[in-house]
Amino acid sequence: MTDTPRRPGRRAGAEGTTDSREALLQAASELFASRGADAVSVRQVADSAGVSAAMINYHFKDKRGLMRAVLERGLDRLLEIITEVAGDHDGPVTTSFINRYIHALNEDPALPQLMVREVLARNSPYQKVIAERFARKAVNLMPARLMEDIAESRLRGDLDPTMTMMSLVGMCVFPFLAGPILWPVLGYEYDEEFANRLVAHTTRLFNEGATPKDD
Amino acid sequence: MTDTPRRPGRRAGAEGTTDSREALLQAASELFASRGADAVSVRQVADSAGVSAAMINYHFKDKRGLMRAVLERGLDRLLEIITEVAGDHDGPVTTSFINRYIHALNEDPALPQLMVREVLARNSPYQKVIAERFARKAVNLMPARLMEDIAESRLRGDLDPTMTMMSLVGMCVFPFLAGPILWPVLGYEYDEEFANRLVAHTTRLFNEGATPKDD
DNA sequence: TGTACATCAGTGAACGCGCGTTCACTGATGTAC
DNA sequence: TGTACATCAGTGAACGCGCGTTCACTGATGTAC
Repeated sequence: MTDTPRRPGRRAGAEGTTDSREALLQAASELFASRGADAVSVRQVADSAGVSAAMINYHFKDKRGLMRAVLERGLDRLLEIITEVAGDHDGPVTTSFINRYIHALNEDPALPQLMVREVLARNSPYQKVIAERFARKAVNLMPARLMEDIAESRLRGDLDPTMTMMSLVGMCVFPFLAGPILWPVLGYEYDEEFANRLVAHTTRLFNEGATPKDD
Repeated sequence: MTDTPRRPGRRAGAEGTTDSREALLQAASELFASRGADAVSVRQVADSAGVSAAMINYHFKDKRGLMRAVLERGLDRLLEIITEVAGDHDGPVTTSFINRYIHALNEDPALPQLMVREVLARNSPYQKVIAERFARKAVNLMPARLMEDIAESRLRGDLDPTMTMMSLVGMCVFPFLAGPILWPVLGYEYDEEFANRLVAHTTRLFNEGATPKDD
């Protein structure tokens, strides 16, 4: 009697299907990061994904729903890195954070642009809700881990954990925001070698400071 | 004969007139910074400035012209600070830069949001032209001044001037980008006292680093 | 095994709204003589 | 000083385009019996 009388009809999400959803997310991530969500039409996203524009409403209800999905994906990736790094107790967090974070950004330079444009630098109450949920988790992880390092004298005792976190993130992220503008001017290029130099520079500056030792 | 036969008609820009232009610039700066230029209609800007929407085309040709004027104004303010700081030879640039820059941002917290949203995190060739003209000047001023400090042993000899500049700007700017999201979570507030704490923290961290001295 | 049917992924055309822009116009302010 | 006229700042209504969204529809894929 109660042995699950399976409803008739085609099953949702069966093998191979619903890859249009993934294609839309991928196309939207790239286009939104590059030109800003407002400046990209749903038709452009759909064309880039190779499906019709109506699929956006089909999968995500409306354009905001697509944006929400793109943002949550990006924030999840960042939170993943933070969680992983905060769990690594081999030396101070700061060193492994700089290394992991910069290389992650180097692999996907559009990510910080997307996050800053659509989450940080926008006073929309809607996006703020998403961002605050992320911020609350990040703030629970990183400063707590920094306080451990301070307590065990791996970091200076007079450091404010929250401000230190902001300084750290700022140093790592800013080169990727200013990069597209600065690098052509400087003749630099976006590559693995640049990421390695940036990690070395940031680690050294953050740990030892800019003034000479023999002061 | 040639004694300037003044043309008839009302003179352009006479006393009191053309303040509608200034009102539009002011309103647009605030609205663009808060919600992004794409998300703000010309009618909203005009209403906020107390003039008709047609005045935007009258003064600035089109919406892009208004944006251009707003951006050039913001970049000029930043360049002013950099020029002023680079000329100050009382100690290393970095210290006076941190102090001046953070207080300037604190007085106008919308400025970095506007700059990052509309200049850095947008792949529009049009904005890039403006930004690169600014970057070229900034790169001529700051790293040159940093190299002086390095040559005179006020800063460590192994520092890369360009990367150091990016680290410095990143540390100063990021708190103002993440602030609107982070501060409600942390219970902080945007005020003069916060700016002073941020300056003290950033100066100390940048100069002396995060690891304890008695290592 | 065949048939009827339900549900799925996906499409294309059409709709309506809001946007940036244009244009004819007005009143104020100035100059020429 | 008065009059004619040119130029200005500024307006309000209308236009047309592109956008996000909707809707009727299709073919494929599954279940029920």
